[in-house]
Amino acid sequence: MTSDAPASPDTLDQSRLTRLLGFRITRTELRIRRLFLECMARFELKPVDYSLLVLVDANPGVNQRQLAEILDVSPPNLAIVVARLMKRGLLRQVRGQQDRRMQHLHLTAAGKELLDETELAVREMEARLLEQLGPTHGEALLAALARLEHLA
Amino acid sequence: MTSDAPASPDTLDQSRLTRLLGFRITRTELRIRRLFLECMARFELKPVDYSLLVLVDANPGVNQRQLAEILDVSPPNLAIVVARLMKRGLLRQVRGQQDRRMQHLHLTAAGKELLDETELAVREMEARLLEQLGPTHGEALLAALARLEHLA
DNA sequence: TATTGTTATACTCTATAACTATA
DNA sequence: TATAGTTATAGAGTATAACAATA
Repeated sequence: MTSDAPASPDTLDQSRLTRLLGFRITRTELRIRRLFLECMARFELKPVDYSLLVLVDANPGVNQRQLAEILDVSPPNLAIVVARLMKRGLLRQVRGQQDRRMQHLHLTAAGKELLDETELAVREMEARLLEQLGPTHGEALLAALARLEHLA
Repeated sequence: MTSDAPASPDTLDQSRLTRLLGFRITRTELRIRRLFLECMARFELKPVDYSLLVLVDANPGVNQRQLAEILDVSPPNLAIVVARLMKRGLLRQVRGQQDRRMQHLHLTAAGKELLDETELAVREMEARLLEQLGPTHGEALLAALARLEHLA
């Protein structure tokens, strides 16, 4: 090799990266994250906002420590998310009666309403992903991800 | 419902989230990213550093615009990564001779050496993931991710 | 003494505008 | 006029330490 130009002028050899599961998953995750951001833009909900609202809806009275653990967000950062959603009137904190340290979270009527409005968009996005995958690969992907939940 | 305590004291209902491909992929991606960070900690290489070095090794003389596109990093942010790796003596910029606007990148001897040192760790991590998946799910996951490359 | 949540703060990552030098 | 790369800067995301209130 004498020149300082790349071997292929336009196409790059990415094979050593695309072989790696980590690289592939990171790329796909980014693409899906952007898709979700678009889908939720009109509701002004980021992924973490949406996830939190869903969890509170499914588990009324859940406390912030539990949410922080599941969502993999530190308690200080979760407090920021909670404050943001409270300010929008979507979320309500209720001091624990037995244990007054806890803040039990509930959706407000507005929060429940907004969450309901998002449902169609979320289902459409999910359908779009499953359509892209086809029925076989859809199941396979979920099964594979389930196995990776138990990483040391 | 009268109490403000959650339905289940310890276990939360996450089913509405875990059904969603996006949520599952995000969680898995984060877990794998952390694993990779641990694997590369002793080399002081972040994912983007590693990816860039691999691409430059496989495509000597590649320019920064091409790298920015593939790595999904904006040109200003790529310049920061490049500067960091140059400061460590792992990377070398060569001004284009036909087109003097371009910076063609090459690994230095030290860069090539460090990259070679990482190879075992990277292969071990990949093997660990594939072992966790099992041969069937490993292939299936890669096939599914390939299909998601072509998202609108 | 340990736990829940908060405040403050720092660090990283990401995104954008404006600039240079070249074409 | 358009492109490659850089600088500067702002914003979002993430991490940690210290604190208040409660157990």
